[in-house]
Amino acid sequence: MDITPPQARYEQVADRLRQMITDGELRPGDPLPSETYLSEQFNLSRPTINKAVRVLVTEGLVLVEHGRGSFVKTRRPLLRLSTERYRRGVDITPPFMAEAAAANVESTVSHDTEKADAPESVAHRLRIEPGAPVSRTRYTFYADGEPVQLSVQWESLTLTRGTAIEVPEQGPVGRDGVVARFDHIGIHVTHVHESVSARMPTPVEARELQVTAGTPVFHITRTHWAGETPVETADITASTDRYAIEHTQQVPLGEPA
Amino acid sequence: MDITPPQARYEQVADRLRQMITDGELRPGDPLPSETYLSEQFNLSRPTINKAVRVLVTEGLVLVEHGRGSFVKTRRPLLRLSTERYRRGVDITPPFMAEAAAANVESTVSHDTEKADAPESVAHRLRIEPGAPVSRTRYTFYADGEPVQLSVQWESLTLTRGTAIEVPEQGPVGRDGVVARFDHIGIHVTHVHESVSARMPTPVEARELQVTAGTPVFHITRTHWAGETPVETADITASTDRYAIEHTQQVPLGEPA
DNA sequence: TAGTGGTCTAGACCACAAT
DNA sequence: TTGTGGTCTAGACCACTAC
Repeated sequence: MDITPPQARYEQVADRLRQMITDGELRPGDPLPSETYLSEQFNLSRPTINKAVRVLVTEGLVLVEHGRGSFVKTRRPLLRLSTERYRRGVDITPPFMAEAAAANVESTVSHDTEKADAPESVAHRLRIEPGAPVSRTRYTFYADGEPVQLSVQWESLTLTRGTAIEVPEQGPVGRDGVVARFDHIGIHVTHVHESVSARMPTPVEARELQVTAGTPVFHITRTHWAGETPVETADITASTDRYAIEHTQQVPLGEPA
Repeated sequence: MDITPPQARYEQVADRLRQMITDGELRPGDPLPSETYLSEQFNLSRPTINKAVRVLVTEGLVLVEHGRGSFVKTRRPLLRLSTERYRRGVDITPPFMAEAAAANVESTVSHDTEKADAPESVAHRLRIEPGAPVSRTRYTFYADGEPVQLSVQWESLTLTRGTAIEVPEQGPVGRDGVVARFDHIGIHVTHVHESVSARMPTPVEARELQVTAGTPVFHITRTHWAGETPVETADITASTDRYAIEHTQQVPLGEPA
């Protein structure tokens, strides 16, 4: 069980543990051998073993519970973020609620709306002047009581002031999605654009989304358009542990060039 | 400059350095103070300082170069993976090439095709029997000489055997995209479905994509359909450092419910 | 050669969980 | 109380980079 350079010893220990996991010798939920035990087995100090375990944690393979032990991570059921939910018709609920219902998960939302001056980036996305009046609504979406998605939504008050949807979550259509809300005031969304990136969470995001180390988050920039006019834009942060993003692109028939 | 519990000392050092970065006091490309210097400033041992720097590395904020120093990460130019590129018509080049050209980046591809028996997961996606004959093509895509995207593509030989596209990268349309290639044998793609997730890379992926610690990868499962028949499926791994995924969803006009 | 990070230890003390 | 992980050190030696 001896381990020597050239490769770092903690890397070699991490390799062995990783292999035990990928080979199925250690299954999801199984505890890893204790650090003390491993340090004896490999003839290495405990800090070195700890460093090896940390490698697997940052890879998202292992979860450590202080005082209990380290465990092979189990995958939680996935919610799908499907762009097909952005539609008009039978389904006027917001995409998140619809997806959660489809996955048989109980969903709740908390929100808070303020008036604000459009910051530079938002102004650019809404094609308005920086500093123009906007509403800013922060949402936290919960699935089965766990926070799974954060978003900050911006709408130009020049469009919505004095209407029933001035405060997105109030009024007769307060619980509906963006498309239905704007339909209510005669503005008809024609398309939705999303840009998806992924990165490691900030400490704040990690806490709010309760993601463990080694789990990246999606960052989605979404804009609803009515023809040439952007009417809403949002920054969405979601745990990649809980979400997959799905979309279907039609390929119209026609003459190849 | 002293630092004490209750919070772990290395966490506090990481917090201070992170703040210097987010506040702009340290700008992209700037070197961090050396670990020796920091250990004197904070009255902490060098291993503790090193642990603090590691935190920022796994967050994707800092890049360490052995022997040179630690630096605030700079963002590289982004390639967009836009689903609008899956189309028929003027543009018959593969989506990757088209995107790279749009971003003014020189792209090259290496590939290798083998015959194989369909594994379980692929058979399910192509709606064929497990073990049925398929072609498996591995691609590595390069942007300006750097590998940025890996993919493994599967096509049922029951559909393509004996045709000009049996080996995807050979024949008269060998350099075209999936849609154009299947058009060539009279099979017309109607839609493309993608499922996007993100996770930390495996050590192999990290090496092949040359991603630094703290950078997650996209994992995309893509299937081209001709009506009710899946004709191609691929697993795509791409660096989130280099890519954002973009798509636009049409919201047809019509009667709200 | 000097400076930087990479790694490792032996032992220690602390915090948390289960019994 | 026992076992588990969390953290820290003082010093050491190694490997890489730049000059």
